[in-house]
Amino acid sequence: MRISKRQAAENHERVVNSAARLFREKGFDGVCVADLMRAAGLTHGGFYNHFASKDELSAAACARALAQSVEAIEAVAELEPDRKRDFFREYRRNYLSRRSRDATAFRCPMVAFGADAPRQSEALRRQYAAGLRRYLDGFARAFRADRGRRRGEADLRAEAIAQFAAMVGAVVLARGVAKADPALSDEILEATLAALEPAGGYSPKSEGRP
Amino acid sequence: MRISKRQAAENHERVVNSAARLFREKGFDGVCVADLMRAAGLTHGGFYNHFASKDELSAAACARALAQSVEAIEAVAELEPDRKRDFFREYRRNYLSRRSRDATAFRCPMVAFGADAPRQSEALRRQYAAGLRRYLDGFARAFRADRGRRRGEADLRAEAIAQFAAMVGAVVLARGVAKADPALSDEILEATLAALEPAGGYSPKSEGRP
DNA sequence: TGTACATCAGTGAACGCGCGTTCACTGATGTAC
DNA sequence: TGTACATCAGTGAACGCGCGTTCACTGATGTAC
Repeated sequence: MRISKRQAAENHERVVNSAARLFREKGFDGVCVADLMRAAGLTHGGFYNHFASKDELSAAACARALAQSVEAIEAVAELEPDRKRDFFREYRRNYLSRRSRDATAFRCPMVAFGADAPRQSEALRRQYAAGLRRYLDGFARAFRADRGRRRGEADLRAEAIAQFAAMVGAVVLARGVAKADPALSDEILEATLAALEPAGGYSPKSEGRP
Repeated sequence: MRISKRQAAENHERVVNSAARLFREKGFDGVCVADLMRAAGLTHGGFYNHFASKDELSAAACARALAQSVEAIEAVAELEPDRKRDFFREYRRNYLSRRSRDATAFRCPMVAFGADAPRQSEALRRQYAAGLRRYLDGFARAFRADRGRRRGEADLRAEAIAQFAAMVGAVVLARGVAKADPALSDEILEATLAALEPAGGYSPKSEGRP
């Protein structure tokens, strides 16, 4: 049952997209080739018509997931100056929300793939590093808009990187203890958000928690 | 070839200790039972004389690794006040050093197990959560000694948590890109360290890098 | 435009390997007398 | 204290399952005429 070229290309895209979701959700070792194909409505036998190996799909899916985050952060450059501030503050709040922590399919790929990247193929590691670099560049630019130009550029970039590191670490830790100690998990998110708010102080506003 | 009770107990300890090392290095799925036993100088057949399953050893090894970090941070409480400051600053510098990033066997267990914990057994998740809670309590106490009592207790604890999150995130990201983009990897560590130094500014001292 | 045939995306069975787990066996230890 | 026997930590082969990968086959698509 041969399929049209267009249909085949669509199938290919569908596999990459659902893989980008599934790998983020369950890790590279947590999904088998049959699952990946099934998620795209196909059977596992045809997998190798599209990819030379599971590793090749892993790298493609990683790139796909990163591209979305990178585009989102780079789009901030197009915003009006005062909307940048709002966007960035909202971004942090969303990133460190419980909803975001509990999301699996659309987890931040920097977090989802970061821990696994060192143990994956060289191609994937290159994709990951290139994606993270572009992302941090965009993040640092957004951060500058949020903080103004009170300090030197290098200083602001370093602060931006440290802030993103804090967001990533908070989500890793909060996810790690989410089931076993939900109170600690919430505290990690809230404490990190409070520390990152531009005021620098401890904002009592904490998303509906006493 | 039956072995003395004492010898058997020593073997048990040896397996747990080398597992704590191997799991940190290669992840729970990256080491097989035969490897774990071989690392302790035994053959895989006897594994189930000591543990009901690989999961049981995973939980025990996780607890063992965490215990060491927790003890180290809790020991800070015993130090003289001014030595606390030095210890804590040194701790951060060491944590965010390239040596620490490249270490595999003795990686921080909060980092090494954090990403995997949600996908492991409930027993392991409980161990992880309990370990992280004790660790953060100790870390917050050390942080207070470092920062003084200028602000409220809750505020300082939140800042301590955010700082540790930044350290964890920085190591995750730096490790993720270490092979593919060493310059970015170094930058992440240095930027995060600079942002966390008590002065708050950007310290040009960056461990022998121009 | 219509026909004949080669192509190739997709299917499902099968292969082979690695790994967690089980098992029959060994022989020194620990214990009962 | 010495002897006889049961115990059980350790060994290495084997089992069974899951998963990545391969393969023979199908039949609609795409193409050559």
